[in-house]
Amino acid sequence: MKRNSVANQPAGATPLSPVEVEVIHLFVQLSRALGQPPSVAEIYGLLFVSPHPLPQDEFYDRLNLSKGSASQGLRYLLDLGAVRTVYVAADRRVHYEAVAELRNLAGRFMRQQLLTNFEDSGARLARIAAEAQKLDGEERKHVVSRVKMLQSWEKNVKRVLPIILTVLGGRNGAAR
Amino acid sequence: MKRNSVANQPAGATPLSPVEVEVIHLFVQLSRALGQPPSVAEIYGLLFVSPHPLPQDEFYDRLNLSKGSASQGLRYLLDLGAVRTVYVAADRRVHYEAVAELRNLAGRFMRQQLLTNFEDSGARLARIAAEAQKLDGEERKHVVSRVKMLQSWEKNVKRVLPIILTVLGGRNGAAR
DNA sequence: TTTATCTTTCATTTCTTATTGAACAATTCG
DNA sequence: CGAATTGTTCAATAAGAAATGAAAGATAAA
Repeated sequence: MKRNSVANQPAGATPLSPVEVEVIHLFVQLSRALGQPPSVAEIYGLLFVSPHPLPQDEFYDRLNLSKGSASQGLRYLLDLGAVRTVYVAADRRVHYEAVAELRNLAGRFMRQQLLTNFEDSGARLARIAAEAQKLDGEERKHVVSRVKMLQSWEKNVKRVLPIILTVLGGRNGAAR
Repeated sequence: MKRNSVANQPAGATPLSPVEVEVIHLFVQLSRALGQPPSVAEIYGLLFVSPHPLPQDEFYDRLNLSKGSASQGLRYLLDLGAVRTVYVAADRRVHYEAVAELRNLAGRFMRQQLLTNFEDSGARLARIAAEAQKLDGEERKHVVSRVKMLQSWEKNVKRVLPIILTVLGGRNGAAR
C-alpha cells in the first residue's frame, strides 16, 4: 500500500479528526524546516494532540504508515527525548506519550543535530590555520583573516546557543 | 562527467589547494546541518577563501560541477545575499565575491528558511483553535491546552530570533 | 551582421534518503 | 508446550532532492 499523505485508513481504524489532521500538518511543516522525515513528524503530531498515551498500532493504522516506520520513528523520538513510554495496566502493548516542554525538546534536538554534523569543526579549523601558514604574501594574509573570521563565528555560535535555550525555557510553553 | 566529490579538474584548471579543500569541507559540513545542497556550499566555500572575486567558470572548472549547478548555485546565493557581484575591468564575465558578515548571513538565511516553510503557521493555529471548540468535554480541554502550548511556542520563537541576531552581530566576525 | 563568449533554463539522470514489508525475535496467554 | 500478539531489523523499493548537459538566450567584439 502506498503512502498517500494522510489518508485511507485500513477498515476499522478511527479516521483522523480535522483537528488531528491540522496539528499533524503543522508538525510536518515544521519537520521540513528542520530537515526531519515526515513520518516522524506525523507520529509526534498525533501524539501531541492525543489526550491518551498511544500504542504502536494506533500509528500505523491511523496514519497508515508501515510497522517499520512506526517502530523506527518512535525509537528515534525516544532517543531524542521527545517521547516517553507509559505503562498501561492490563495491556501488553507499550504506550507512548509526547514530551512537550519546548526547552527540553529544542535543547536535545540542537545538541543531536549539531553534534552529529559538527564534532570536529574545531580540529579542522586548527588544521586550516596551520595550512594557511604555508602560503605566502598577500594570499596568506587573506586566508589567515578568513580563518580568524571562522573562528570568531564558531565562538559566537557557541555563545548564542545557551542563551537561546535559556530564553526558550524561561517563560515556557506550559499552557495554564 | 560524474561528480566525484572534490577531485579531478579538467586539464588546465588550477587544482584546489589544501587550504581550499579544507575550507570547502567545512562549509559542506555546515550545509548538511542546515539542509543546504553541497554544491552551494562548495561554491560559497571557494569564494570565502578566495582573495579575488571569481567568475563562473572558476567554479565549474575547479570544483568540477556542471555549468548548470554553478549558475543556479550562484543565483541562489545572490538571492540569499551571501554573495555579491563585482565588476572587473576588461573582463566580460560577471565576478562574484562572498558576503561574509555573520549577522547578515544568519539573518537572511533564517528569514528565508522560516518564511518559506512557515508563512501560514499563525493562520493554521487559529484554524486549529476554532476546530478545537467543536470537540467536547475532556478532549476539548486537552486539545485547547495543546493549542495554547503551540501558540506559546510560536511566540517564544518569535521573541528569540531577534535576540539571536543581535548577539551574533554584536561583536561580529571581522577579523582584526 | 556574424561570430565568439558568457549565462540561464529545464527535461533528464543520478544520488540520497525515507519507507515498506516480510522475516525474525520476544513475550504473554491458554 | 504451541499459538497469538507485539515489536524490531534490514534488504529492497519508492520518493524526493540535487546535479547534469544540451539547447537556447544574451551580450559584446570583430
